[in-house]
Amino acid sequence: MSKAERTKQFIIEKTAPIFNMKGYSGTSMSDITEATGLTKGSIYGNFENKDEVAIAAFKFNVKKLQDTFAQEIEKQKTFKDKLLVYPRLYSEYYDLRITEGGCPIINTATEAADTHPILRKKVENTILAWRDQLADLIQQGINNGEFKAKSIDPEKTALTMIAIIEGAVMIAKITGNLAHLSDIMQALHKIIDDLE
Amino acid sequence: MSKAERTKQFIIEKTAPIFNMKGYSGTSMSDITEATGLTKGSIYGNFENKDEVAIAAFKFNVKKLQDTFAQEIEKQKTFKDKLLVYPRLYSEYYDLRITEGGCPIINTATEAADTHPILRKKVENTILAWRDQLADLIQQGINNGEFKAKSIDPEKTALTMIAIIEGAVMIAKITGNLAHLSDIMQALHKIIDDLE
DNA sequence: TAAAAATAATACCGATTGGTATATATTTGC
DNA sequence: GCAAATATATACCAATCGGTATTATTTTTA
Repeated sequence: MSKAERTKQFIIEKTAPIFNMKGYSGTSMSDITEATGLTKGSIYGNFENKDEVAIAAFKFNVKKLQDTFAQEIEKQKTFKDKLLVYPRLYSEYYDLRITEGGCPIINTATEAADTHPILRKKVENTILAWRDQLADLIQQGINNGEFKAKSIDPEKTALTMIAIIEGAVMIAKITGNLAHLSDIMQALHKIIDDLE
Repeated sequence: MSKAERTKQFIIEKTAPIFNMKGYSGTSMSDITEATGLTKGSIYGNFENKDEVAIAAFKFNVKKLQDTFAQEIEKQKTFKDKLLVYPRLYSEYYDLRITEGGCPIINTATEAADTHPILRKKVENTILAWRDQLADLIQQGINNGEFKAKSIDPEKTALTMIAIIEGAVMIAKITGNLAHLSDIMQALHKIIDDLE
């Protein structure tokens, strides 16, 4: 890794939690220089503008989250257990502190939907890819005989899972009450149980 | 209504959709003067600062939403039908266009959680009041014999309903796909079915 | 309808915004 | 180890930010 690449990565790592907490328009260039200890010249030497830093930070936050889950899903043998990784890990979400400032998907989605076309598209793609991945696990479980073939629509079920998770994270975040998160994750657990 | 009160209301109505779309830090005073056609002097004559406009706009957006649902819930006789108002109306949510810019609760929650203590508290109270209202409907349904008494926790179920709704609205908003909203509302319908 | 009171417009404030041109260090390849 | 290339710092830009003091206009009340 060249010096420039290391610095770029350093900037991303330092600003990712800030963008996640304060949002795109809430994060200023001076927030970025302050968090990194670098000057504007350095930031603009490595990124074209604030947009690029924000996009890189979003990608970083999402990847961090996805890697954590992917790693845990891989460990599980049955497809049911793979799906159950979500309610299990999200029950411990805030303890894990995978990303500061809550879920980058919901944070970026609500801000960017009407204001930032580029970020908006990134979030949309992230959600749809997540849905496809979940739908694939469900489909494999159906093919496998683990889940009942009839009356299950993998894509709809996947979207429902995502909706519950994102809603639950939002509620836990705004109330500061971890118990709410695991309470709602019980319902997600039941939805997964109902697949078989 | 005095002139001042009418102007105040006018400002709130004109800025409410803007705050809901662009968020608190994304909405500037010039956005407000532009949307209302008024000058800064007039805005600051009716509100102490930007915060007060934002808070009033949030309240306005939430009330508009709540009134729509309360009205429809009142029409229903059984508690099940009252609960089913949510999946039904949210399936037509974007057509209704109750509020521009999506759900004010999730929008404000994600932005204000880490940045705006006053708004944060307002959102928290709004969500908890909504939960209590839903839990009350469920509890009455239990007392009524409509829902099974055992294995139902009204508050947890209420929070789960809210999580699904908010998550679904977010997904529909970011993808621009109305079908996703009604797809997920089917799952909410099933959760309500399972109460009996 | 005229005076008092309240509301709105104008003009301005310092601070901060994202961004850039230039100068100075620091790496990197030979 | 010395140039060339690259990365960082400094100093600045116009534009916009939220907010205010003052002036002008409109309501309200008597």
